[in-house]
Order: sequence, then C-alpha cells, then structure tokens
Amino acid sequence: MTSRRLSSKGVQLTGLESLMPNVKPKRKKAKAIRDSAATRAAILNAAKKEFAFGGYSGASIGKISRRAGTNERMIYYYYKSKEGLYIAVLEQAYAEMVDAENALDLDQMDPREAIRELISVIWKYYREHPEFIALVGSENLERAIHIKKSRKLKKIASPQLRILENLLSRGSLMGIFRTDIDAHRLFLTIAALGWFYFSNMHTLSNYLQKDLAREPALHEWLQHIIAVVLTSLAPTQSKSSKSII
Amino acid sequence: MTSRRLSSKGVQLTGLESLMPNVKPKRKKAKAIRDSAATRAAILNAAKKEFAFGGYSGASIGKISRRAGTNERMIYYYYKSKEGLYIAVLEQAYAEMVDAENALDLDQMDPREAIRELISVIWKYYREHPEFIALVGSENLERAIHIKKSRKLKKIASPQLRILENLLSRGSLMGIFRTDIDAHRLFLTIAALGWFYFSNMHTLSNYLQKDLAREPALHEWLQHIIAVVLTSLAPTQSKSSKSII
Amino acid sequence: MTSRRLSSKGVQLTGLESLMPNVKPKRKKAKAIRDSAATRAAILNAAKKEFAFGGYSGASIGKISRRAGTNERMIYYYYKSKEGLYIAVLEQAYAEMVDAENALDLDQMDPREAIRELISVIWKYYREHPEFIALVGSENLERAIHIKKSRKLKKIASPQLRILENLLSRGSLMGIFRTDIDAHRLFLTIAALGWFYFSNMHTLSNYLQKDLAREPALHEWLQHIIAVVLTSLAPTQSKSSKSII
Amino acid sequence: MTSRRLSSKGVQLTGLESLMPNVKPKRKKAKAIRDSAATRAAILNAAKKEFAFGGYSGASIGKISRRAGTNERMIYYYYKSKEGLYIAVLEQAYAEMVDAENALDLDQMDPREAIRELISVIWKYYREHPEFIALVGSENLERAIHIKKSRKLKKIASPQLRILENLLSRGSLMGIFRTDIDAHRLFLTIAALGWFYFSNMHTLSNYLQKDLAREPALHEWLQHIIAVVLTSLAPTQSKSSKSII
DNA sequence: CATGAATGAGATTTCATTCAT
DNA sequence: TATGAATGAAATCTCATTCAT
Repeated sequence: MTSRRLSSKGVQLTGLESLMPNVKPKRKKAKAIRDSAATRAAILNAAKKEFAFGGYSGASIGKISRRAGTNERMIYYYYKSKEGLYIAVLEQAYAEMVDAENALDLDQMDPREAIRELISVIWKYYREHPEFIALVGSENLERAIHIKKSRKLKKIASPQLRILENLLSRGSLMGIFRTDIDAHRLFLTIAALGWFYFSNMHTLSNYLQKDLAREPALHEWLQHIIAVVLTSLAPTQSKSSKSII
Repeated sequence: MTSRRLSSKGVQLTGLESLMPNVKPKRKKAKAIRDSAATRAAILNAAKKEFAFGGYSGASIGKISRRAGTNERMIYYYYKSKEGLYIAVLEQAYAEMVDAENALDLDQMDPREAIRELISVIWKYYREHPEFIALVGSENLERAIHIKKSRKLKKIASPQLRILENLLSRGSLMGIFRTDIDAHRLFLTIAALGWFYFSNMHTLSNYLQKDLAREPALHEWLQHIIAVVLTSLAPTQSKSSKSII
Repeated sequence: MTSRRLSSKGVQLTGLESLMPNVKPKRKKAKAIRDSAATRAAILNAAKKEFAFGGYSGASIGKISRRAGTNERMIYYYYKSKEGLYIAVLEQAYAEMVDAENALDLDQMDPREAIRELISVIWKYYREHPEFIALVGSENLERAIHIKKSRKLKKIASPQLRILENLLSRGSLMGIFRTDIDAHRLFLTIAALGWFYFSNMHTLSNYLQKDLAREPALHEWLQHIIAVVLTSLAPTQSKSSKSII
Repeated sequence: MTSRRLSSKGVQLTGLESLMPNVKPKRKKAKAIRDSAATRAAILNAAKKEFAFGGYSGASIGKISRRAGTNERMIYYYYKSKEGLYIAVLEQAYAEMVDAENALDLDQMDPREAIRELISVIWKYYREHPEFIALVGSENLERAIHIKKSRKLKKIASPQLRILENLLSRGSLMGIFRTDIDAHRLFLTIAALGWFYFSNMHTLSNYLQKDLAREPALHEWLQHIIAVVLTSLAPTQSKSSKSII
C-alpha cells in the first residue's frame, strides 16, 4: 500500500492489522471456480480490504485479484473498471451499515434509553468496521467523486434520520427532550463524536501520546458521547443558552 | 489524482476547489531557479497541494515537480524520497497549526467567552485549511506510519491542551465549569465536532442531501458546537447525570 | 480504434463519418436472436464497419460483437477466428464490387460513351463504398497476407477486364481508339485516378489545404479522369509520342 | 503486427521484406547509451519501420523499444505518447520527401523533359520508400486524425506545386502545353498514377494475377505514366474534347 | 444454437528512483 | 547547485481465445 517501495520494507501496524493484506493469497486456484456469484463475492471482499487498507489509489487491481484468488481480467469482466469495483465496494459497505441500523427497534423504549442504545450501536458499528471508516475516509479524500457516480448511493437515505425523528418527537412530547431539535444535527453530533475517535485514532494517539485503541479509553469515550448528547437534549433549565441542537 | 482515467474526465468539485491542482504549473522555468530556499519551498508547497488532493499514494513525484516548476531530480536532492517529502509536508502542516494556536491569548478572558473564542478559532482553522484536514485524513488512512517516522512530529505537543487546562481550572474555581473535567476529553470533543464536519463534508452532503459547504449550514454548526460544549461544561444542577466530560 | 486514449478524446471526421462506429450498438439483445443467418449477417456487417474504421489490428472482437448485438463467443462459433472473420469481410466486399460491375451492360453503347459510363460507375462505386477503399487499404498495409489465405479471392477475376477488352477491340475496329492498348493498363489507369483520390483524401486535403470531399472538387475530378483517359485512348495524330497506353 | 497470434506463425512476405522487423533487435544495450540524440534517432528509426509494417494500431511500443535497443520508458521520455511518436515519424517522413523534391532543379530544362524527369523522380521516390507509402496509407486509414494534430505538417506546402506551376507557365508560353491547366490537378494525376501502383501492389498483384513488383511491369508503368501525362498536357488539336486537366 | 465464465498475454502508460555529468 | 538520461517494475486495461454448460 502506501507505496510499492515502502510496502516491501518493514511496516509496523497499530491496531487495525486486520486490514493488512496477507502476502500469500488463498490460492484456491485449483482449477478455476466457475461460479459466478462466488467469484464476484471473492473479488468484492478482497477489494473491500485492499481499498480500506490503501484508499482508492493505494489499492491495486493486481493485489485485489491475487487476494481474491482470481486473475485481473475477471475484475474487468464483472466490474468494468477499478472505479466500478470501488463503487461496488462503497455501495455494499453503505448497504451493510443501513441494514445494521434497520435491525434496531427502539420504538418501545424510553427515549433517553433509546438514545443510549442507538449511540452504543453506532459506536459498536464503527468500532467493528474499521474498513467502513477507512472507505468513507478514502472517499472523502477523493471529494466523493466516486459516490456521486452511483445511482444506488444517491438514493440511500439514512434510516437513522427517521429513527431519530421518532425519538425526538416522542421525547419532546414526554417533556424530557427539548422541543427545538433537529434530527440532522443530532445525527451529526452522534456521528462526529464517534467517527472522529476512530477515523483519527492513529494521529490522535500520536498527538495525545495515549493509545486510543486500548480498552479503558474506548469505554470512557462511549460513555462521554452518551453523556454529552443526553445533556444537550435535556430541556433547558430556566435561562437557556440560545439554541442547543 | 485518483486515477489517470478519472482525472481526464470531468470532475466536479464541491467547495474545496483550492485543492485541485492547476493543470498548468507556474512555469517559472525562465532558466533555472538557482535559489536553494526558493526551490525547496516551491517543492514543499506543490507537494502539500498534491498530497492533499490525492493522498499519499494518489500524488506523484512527477506532478509535484511539474507543479513546483522544477524537475523530479530536485525532489530527491532535497527530500531524499517521496516519503521524505511527505513527512516534511506533514511536519510543516502541523507546525503551522501549532503556530496558529500559540497566537491565541485567552488568559484574560472570561472562561466561557474564552471557550467560545477557542472553538471559533479552531473551526476557522479547519475551514480555511482543507489541505490540513486532507493530509491528516490521508495519514490516518495510512495508519500514521509516516508520522511515526518523524522525530519532530513525535515531540509536537498540543498547545491546545495547556490552554484548555488553564481555562478549565479557572472556570471551575469560578464555579462556572464542572470540576470533574479532563482537558483531553474537552479537546477531543471540540475537535471531533469541528473536524468531522469538514473531513466528511463530501460524503455527508451526499448522504444528507444538503450542501454542508454553504453558508447557513456552516454558521449554524459552529453555533451548535459552542452550545453543546458549553452545556456539557456547565455544572450539573441538582442530580448529576453521572460524569460528564 | 487508433488507441484507447485517443478514442475518448474528440475526434473530428471529415466526410466519411459513416465509417465511425456508433457508441451505442443496436442492442437488438431483446432476448437472443435465435436466427443463424441473421446473427451471421449482423456480425459480418458490424465487422465490415469496424475493420474499415480501424484496419485489421485496429478492430477488436469485443467491439464487433457489441456492435453486432451478440457476444464474442458467437464470432468464434461462426468465423473461427478474427482472421477468419476478416477474410469473410474481404470476400463479401469484393463480391459486392464484382456484382456491381456485372450489372453493367455497355455492349450496345458507343465505345467512347461506354468508357465515360464505366469510369463514372467505378467512380461512383468508390465514392459510395468508403469501407471498400478502407478494407483494401488495410489489406495492402498487411501486404495482402489475409487475402492470400482465401480460396474465393484467388479466383475472383475482374469482370472489368473483359468489359474493357470488348470496348477496346470495338473502339479500335471503329478507328476511334488506338490499337496498341492493353486492358490491364487501361484498368489500372482508371482505377488509379479514381482510387487515389478517395484512398488518400484525408492526407491530401491536409496537404493541398483543400477539402476534396466537397462537391465542386469531386465532380471536377471525375470529369478530369474521363478527359485524361479518353485523350490517352485517342489515336495519335501524325507524329506519335512513342507508345501511349 | 497484423496480430499477435498471427505474427508467431509463418508469415510469407512478398516484395517489401525490408519492412519486416528483425526478431532479434540489435541489443546495443551494452551499458546504456547516454546520448540523447542517438537514442531519439534510434527510437524514431525503429518506429518508422514498425509503424510502416503494421500501421498505427498494429505497431507496439514494446516492439519499437526493443528494436531501438532501449526500453519503453524512453519512448515516453522523448515522445510523450505513442501518438506523439507516430506524429514525429510522419513529420520526418514528409520532411524527407520534401527534401528530395527540393533537390530537383528543373528550371533550365525543356518543360516536356522536365515533366519526364519529375515523374521519374517521384516514381523512384515511391519505389524506394515503401515505408512512406505505408505510413501515409496508415494515416489515411485513421482519417488523418494524427496529422491534423501536427503543427509542422499543417505548414508543409508541397514544393512540387510550385515546381509544377513554373513548368506549366513556361510550357504554355512556349506553346507546347495547354493553357488551361491547374497545378493541383497535374500533381494529383502524377501522384495517383504512381502511388496507386505501389500502395495497392499487393492486392492488385493478386487481382490481376500478375506480379507488379517485378521488373518489366515496373518500367512499363513508369513509361505509361509519362506518356499519359504528356499527352494530357499537349495542346488540343483542332476540336478539343471539352476541358482536359 | 447460444452463452457465461475464465484466462494469459500483451497493450499503453506512469511509477519512484538512480546514474552520470 | 542543478539537471538530462536512463530504467525496471508495476499500474490499468484490452486483446484474442478456450472451457464448460
């Protein structure tokens, strides 16, 4: 990744080693797969890892195909181009995230409890899906030019937003949430506090001289997010400090 | 950047066009520069833009040298390797940021006012330095492997932290801030809420179907950060919700 | 054709746009053709255009199959190889030309008039069949190696030659044509003057800074050919200038 | 050439074997040339042969570099792209032709004699430069899209045209040429009759069942061209057949 | 009759980098 | 200090073609 030259030298990784590509691919090349779906999936899976590891330009068709146990030609057969494959990877990554969110059922819970649950689930998702963080980070580095070419991704509306809207209206009706709250802002607040921790973990760990990937820090930060968000949602006592969320 | 193929097609940028490399380099090739410092600076400047635009692996020595108005050989002369140049760029970017923070003098201000000011300044810095966001994003994609090779960057301690510690102790002595607050967390909170907005602006604008680069959104979010942070710093009335920050 | 890179840029054609492949193939993929003859013909037709546009090596099986609305495998099914298809295209092109010539009936005409007619017909054929010019040009670039592999093409004898022999003998008996004339030479003269105009039209238009594809030039040149040929056929008055034709 | 697959099989050439690339390149790779001009020239020379042999798309950068005794990278170093190299080859080929024509000095000769001389020289040039014929043929197959990108080639005006104008005016003043003659047409007539013979030699030899590359045929055709042209230039006796040339 | 899956070789081009002056 | 020349490796992608159903 990083660079051809560098990758041959010793590279020490910290934390997300799972992203590192195995040097030896699985070599299930025993006699050609002849299974369209399996080949497609193998390519997509390998691509997800490589793109997450090196970003769009850091990944290479060659490595992806080797990791997938096929040849480069098959990638063009199924995905037309490097960009086509990249977009497919992004689409799948977003779809998985949306699926995870859709699995949530917070309608029966106490709104404050539901917020706690939601934040925890999002946090867990970020934590367990460093490739998602990396892919989206890569895409932002590219100013989202690839995502904009995807029809599917244009239509993906965040289920989080509707969940949040529900929670907010229920909470404000019950008098436990402020009434002047916007689902967009609440979403951005939760996402920002969780995302940044993981997306910038490596430089932050260096900057703060503290390993953010280790356990006490992780748990504490989750609790912090919950506390900050709930506080900001609480109805203002007497004198309000302008608009909050 | 991104890829040879892509770069030839029409690429629409959103907001941070300053990152886009000019096709025509400055061509001050009037007959060689013969000015060591100027050449070094031209290279560094060009490199900053290219690395910010395409990340580490998306940038190329060739384009950097062309943009700088020198030849590739000069880059090796001054910076030894692509990675050496990249590290130099990171070092300069961090140094500039630290300088900007050091320019702040909040000691005479009311702590709450000082927090407002600090958040505004940080926000402004992020907003005006998209290359900084991009460079750090790129470095996180690379798991900070380059930063770790820099001696200078290991030593950089955030001046923000000391500023925050001062503010926090002054504020809690005055009884307007909670007493159980950690400068690290406060810093991460402010940084997260500001950084994420810019670092993920492109995908978020697509995801939320709303242009975050435009003005009403920008101003509103800054006010939001200030409100959230101040609220979270305020002493808990009566029954505290566990530990906040 | 020419090259991947080039084909994506703007290519301005001059005159023979009909050779340019449509980007969108006819897409009669409504659910497989299931008509042997139709598929064969579609392939042959698509191949003619592609080979005419890019020559033998400039054309590709992939583009041909897409243009024909089938898949690449079908080409191998019907024509065995790229070369087999190319030869089939050449055979068809020559056969069509021979058919066109056979349709001529000049036996009743005045020989001079018949020559005029013949030249006009040949000229018209060249003009209306730029693919024929291009295909034969391509084949000459390849030193006719493919044509030599075709049994059919070895046997094709020009009907023009017999027509010319007839005309020449009739004309010399009538005393209006010279007696020392060879049908081969007459054919070559007519062909050369017409063919060159079209085969080299693009470079000539550039070289002479004059658009040979436009109308006044076209008509004038045809008249010129007729005049030159008839003059060269006319019996020498008094002192002959050695042998003419 | 023709095709990767074919070229490995036995290819029989007829006549212009000089165009065939040697399988073993000269391998003067003894330790790198370090001579800019020599390398450039070696590449250009090799390219001329390869492009002449296979046309634009039939030639490959790999073969050219091997034939030139360098590596592929150098071609991009000096000529930027395959097309850049191709254009350079065309430019050189045209320049050589123009030089050859400029060497002619026909002003002192009898106009009829000068025409004979000019036709012979052009004929000789075509005969001795099959690569020129092939290159221009290739370029016409590509509809002259590359030539149009060359500034140099746009400016090349045929010295032939001025030579011809001189001869025509001298001849008509002397009363031995017709007065209604156009240098463009005369040039096209001479060029067509000579060019076609060589450009289509391979298919014609097959079509007419006669080897046009052999000696009697060659000499006879040259004499034929001279005779036809001179006859067409001669003043019309009494009753003219409309406009001639 | 028709087609989807697979492939190795080779295409053009760009990469980061070293050599030599 | 500066630069032109050279290079091998790898990048993305297309080639003609065969396998298997």
